[in-house]
Order: sequence, then structure tokens, then C-alpha cells
Amino acid sequence: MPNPPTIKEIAKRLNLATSTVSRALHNHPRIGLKTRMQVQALARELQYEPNQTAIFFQQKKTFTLGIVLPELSEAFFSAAISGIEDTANKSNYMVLLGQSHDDTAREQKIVEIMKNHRVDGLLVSLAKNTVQYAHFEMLRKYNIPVVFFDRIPDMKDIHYVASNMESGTVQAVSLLLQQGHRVIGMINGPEKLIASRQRTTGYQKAMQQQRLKYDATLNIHSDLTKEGTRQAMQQLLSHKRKITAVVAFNDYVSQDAVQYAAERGIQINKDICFVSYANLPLSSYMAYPPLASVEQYPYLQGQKATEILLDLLSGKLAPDAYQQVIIDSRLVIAPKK
Amino acid sequence: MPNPPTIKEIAKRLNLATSTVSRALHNHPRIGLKTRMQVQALARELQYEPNQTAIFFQQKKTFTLGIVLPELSEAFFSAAISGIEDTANKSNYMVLLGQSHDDTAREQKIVEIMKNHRVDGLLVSLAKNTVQYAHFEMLRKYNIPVVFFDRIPDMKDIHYVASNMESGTVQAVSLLLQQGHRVIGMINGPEKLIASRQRTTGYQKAMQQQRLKYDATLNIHSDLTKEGTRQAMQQLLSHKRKITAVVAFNDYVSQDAVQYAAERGIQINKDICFVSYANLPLSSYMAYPPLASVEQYPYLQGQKATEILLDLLSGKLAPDAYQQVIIDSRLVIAPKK
DNA sequence: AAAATTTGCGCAACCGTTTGTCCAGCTGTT
DNA sequence: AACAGCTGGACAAACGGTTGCGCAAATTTT
Repeated sequence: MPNPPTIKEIAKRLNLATSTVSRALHNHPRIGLKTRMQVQALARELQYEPNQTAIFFQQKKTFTLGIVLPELSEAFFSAAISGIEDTANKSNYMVLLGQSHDDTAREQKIVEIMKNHRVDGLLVSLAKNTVQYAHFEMLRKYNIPVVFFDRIPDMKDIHYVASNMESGTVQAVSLLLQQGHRVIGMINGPEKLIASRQRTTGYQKAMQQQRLKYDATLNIHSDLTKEGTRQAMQQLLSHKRKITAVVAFNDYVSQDAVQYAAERGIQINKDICFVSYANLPLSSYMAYPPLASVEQYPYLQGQKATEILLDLLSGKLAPDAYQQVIIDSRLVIAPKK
Repeated sequence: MPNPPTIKEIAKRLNLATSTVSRALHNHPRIGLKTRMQVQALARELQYEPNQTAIFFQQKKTFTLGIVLPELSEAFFSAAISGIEDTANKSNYMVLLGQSHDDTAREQKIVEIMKNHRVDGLLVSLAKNTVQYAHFEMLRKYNIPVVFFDRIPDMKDIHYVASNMESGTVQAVSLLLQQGHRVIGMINGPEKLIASRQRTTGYQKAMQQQRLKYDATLNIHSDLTKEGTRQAMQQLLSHKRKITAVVAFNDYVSQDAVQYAAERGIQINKDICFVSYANLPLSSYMAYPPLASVEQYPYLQGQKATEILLDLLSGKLAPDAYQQVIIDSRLVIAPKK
């Protein structure tokens, strides 16, 4: 047999109408028991499998979720996608993948292609410097729901799941203060990122709680590249006040900062303590694991975002019942060595 | 406009046949310049986008590649998929994802679903304990080409890309021998895995080259779980000959082994040196990075496998011209601390 | 100027499935 | 016996696009 058996084939062999066969296979009550059995038997024998592309076309539904995210090789995203895929699969959805590589143009192209592929919905984590959202607005016209996660846009009326860095940051800074640190540097991300602002706010609140003054010059905004981090660290080290602790934007930044500091002869976790945000797995294996780390639950975020999207698709959730889920970040203190 | 514009819509407005519109949009030479321009102008105006699901159905082609792999959150695989996605995208293919979680049943189900989704081809890295390949054999009947990568099956007549652990292992063991180690333990993987056998062969060859005797009791096969690793390490530590170096199956195993050894009061990289295979990123940040690490080039493997699959699909490569690409692994020596 | 080609476009089938509607025959009611 | 109500299945349209073929008009060839 060169080409797979179709419903027509079955109909012809049994001298039935294709509609009858179709209904028989779906256990439609209007089809008599005898014919139903016949059809199903022959279907099994021929190893009939419905042609999904035909069904997709006919039903205008593909049971496919599009995922757009910056970089798969970042541990955070691969954990998130793991959660997405697991959740989607439970509802028999498949997952179509696209990496923006933090390039807005690529992001736009991927969204366009996914739209044409008629994905039923989209899960998106923005490219670092995406500031225009026309390619997402457009999807409304096509009734393709979008749920953003982690890197969410500054738009009204969207669904999203994100972790609030503020709570974790408050906890992190509080921990440091409690341990006696008074001059705490922060290597923060680009100012326009919401996550950066949350870190700043968290820092401020923690200080405020202890009636301490927030010093903005200790909060350095970097571009998160290795070079940027090194410059930020340099600034912190040459600050007129002597810093004894650093809150780094994430583990990658933290490790780069640690490296830079170590090169300058600084004793890690002695002269300067580091607190970070967990992006790396197995931080327990690291040479200088941060004192503590703010966990962002990427798998959970992916899972939750997918659940929302599926509910949107099944109609369990109205399209304009905008879901905005905040997953509180939480400080996890590293076990004492 | 509730539903997107179709080719029929354009035809009606312009009083043309749908066939003419279709051809005009494809710049078919038999369509006059004037009508062609009209059609294209209106298409732009209406923001016409072809309905891909209709095209997929009609053309029996989806421009979609299925990827089946064990675990996205393993760094090796997320790097590989990154290479796959990048390469596929260059040829305007999309990528459909499925994780087997090292469960053969799930692997089978995913392959089944992907077949029904009519992916044009499949890229597969096997689940740890998959030993029956019926679900892949079946794909031949449907003319869905498969390219395996990294974890490849023991089948005849398949396409695959894999790294040869032998060369890297020879280099690794040779390095240890050269440094004076004589009793070298190996924590190997399940015996049926090709990659395990390659490591064994590599070990043997390196010994042979120095006219040394290979001691099979130093080569422990484990199941790669943390517990299995600890048991293996225990065996090695209680070996009658005192080992001074260990070659671990991969970085995860290596780290577990290191941990176990450290608990037993062993001085890492002093009493016992470790050499491993690179699965983890940023090994330079690890507390006890292996002395050296065998690099397997996951991104490259993904890329190469995808190229083969695409060539198969485009007909550049005959389906029975079985491609079996071996990417030599290479020992990378860690920079001295 | 007649014949041969080329140009430009329409007609209709087709891909595989679902689903609304119609119809024939049987059963049962009065 | 006539009529209504079921039952079980057939018919055909529709989803949106592609493509082989046919045919008239325009153009070129001899």
C-alpha cells in the first residue's frame, strides 16, 4: 500500500457512505451496531489512522500550541518549556517551537509563521529588547489567544504568568541586612525591564523596613552581558562606600561577577557575599554558590501559563477574562557547606 | 472581518477564477501582468495570508519536523534542539516537540501523534531503555524519514548523527596514564547503550597503546541515577587496587561521584582525579570541575542531523543512502585554576 | 490571408473529513 | 389500513487551495 487508507477506502469496501463510516468510527448513536462493528473491524485491519491535516483543515483547529522564547539553552527556559510540553501533552496538544534569540525581528517572523500554521494559541516570553507589540496585537484579529510568561510586555489586557521578583528581592536584601550587611550592591538589568524595576522596588522596600536609606548609586543597571557585568562590578568595587554584599540579577551575572571579584583578589563569601536569582541547575555544584538564591519556579510558570491557554481554548475561560498570575519568587538559602 | 480573507474572496471581488488568483499570487507566467498586479494589490490590501492548513492538506506536506528526545532540561539536549531549530528555520521548517522523559511508552505515543500530525520528518534521540523499534520501523511505510542523533538505536539501515565517545575516551584515559595514573576507574552507563560500549573500547585501546592490561572490574556499569552512581563509586573505592582517577559517564554522574567521594573524606583532584564528558554548561563555575572533559558538540549534532533530514526531504539525498555521521568527541582540558 | 502558436484565463476535479438534511423502510398506534 | 414516529443510512456541501486541461483571442509565422 503506497498511501495510507482513508475513510473513503473503507466506505467503498463495505459499500457504505463515507459519512456512515465517519460516524461509525465516532460511535455515533445513529449508526446501527452491526455496521459500526463492521466498520471498526475493517478500520483496525487496514490500520486506518485519520489524516489529521484534513481534520485540522476542516475543523479550523490544529491542537498545536506555539511557543516563542528567547533561548532554549538557558536553563530557565528549558525548564519552562518542559512544563509547557508536559501540560500540553496531557490535553493532547502538541507544541511548536521557536527561538527568538532575543532578536525582535526574528520574534516577529516566528509569530507570523506560527499564525499561518494556525496554531491554536501562543505562549510567549519576549525577546530582551522587544518594545513594540504590533505582532501580538495582530493576533487578536485572528482570535489566537496569547499567554505571556516570565518576560511579559507592558500592555493592557493580556494574559500572563510571571514571577514577582519583588518578594524574593525583599527577602534577599532582608537576609543580608539581618546578617549585618549595610552596604549592599545590586547588579540589576536594563531599566525598561519590569523585572529590573521589581528588583529595585524590592531592594527599596527591604531598606525601608529597617528604616535605612536607599542609595541609588549602589543599584547598577547593566545589559547582562559578561562585559556589562564586569563593568558593573568594577563600579561597585570602586564605590566610595565599601560594599560587603552583592545582589546579582541572575546566576549567570552572579558567576561573572564572582569571577571578576576573585580576579581582583577578593575573598568570596568572606569579603563580599553574593545573593542571586536561580537560573542555573545544580547550583550546589558551583564553586561559589550564592549565599542564597531567589527561586522563580520556571517549570511551574510554564505549566500555569499552559493551563490558562488551554482553558482559554476550551472556553472554560472567556477571552477577555484576563488572567494575570503572579508567582511569588522565594528566597532559598543554600545549605551551609 | 470575522474570518480571514481567502483566495475565493479575492476572486469574487475581481471577477476572476480562483485558479487565476492562485496563479497570480505565485507569479505564474501564464497570468498577464495587469491581472497579476491587480490580484497582488488586492491581496495586500486585504492582508491576505494563505491558509497553511489547507495547503498542508492539499500538498500532503506540513513543513514541520518532529523532535523526540528524552529531556529538555538536560543541557545537552537543549543545546541540540537549539541547533535543530536554527537549522530548520533557515529552510522555513517548523519544529514540533516531544519529550519522552526516558519512557519508552511515551516515546511511542509521541511518535504516533507526530505521525498523525503528518510531520515531514523526525529527529529522534532515544529514551534510555528503548530496545524495541517497531514504532520507528512503522514510519518507513508512511515514508516519514527519521534521523537519529546522539542516542541511536541498534538498527540497520538508518540515518544518524552521533558522537563517537571512543576517540574522546582514548584521549581522556591517555591523559590520565600520561599523568602517571595506573588504576583508573570508570563509571560507565548501561551495557546495552552504544555509548557505553564506545567508552569501554576507548578505555581498552588507551591501555593497549601503553601495553597495559585492561581490568574489567574497574569498569562499572551503572544506571546513571544518583543512587546508581553512588553505588558504583562505592565499588570503585572498595576495589582491591587503589584507584587514583575516575572517568565518569557524564558531568551529572561525575558530580554525584565527586559528592560521594567528598563525603568519604577523599580529596578531590588530589587523592582522586576526575575526567568526565561535557553535558553541563559553565563547568568552569563548578566547585570541582573535572580535570578534563570530553566535548560532544550537541549544537553541531543537532545541526548536522537536521541538515541530513532536510536533504532527505528535498530529495537531495536518496532515502536509502543511509547517512551515518560520526562526530568525533574531543578531550578539552580544563584551564588550570 | 490562412495556419500555427502563444497568451490569458476559466472550469472542474481533488485532497480527507465532518455534518446538516433527506429518505426509505420498519414498527407501532388507533 | 392509514398515518405518525423511529431507525439506519445515503447524499452532498463545505473547508481553502492547487493544477491539468480546454478554449478563445491575440499574436506570430509562412
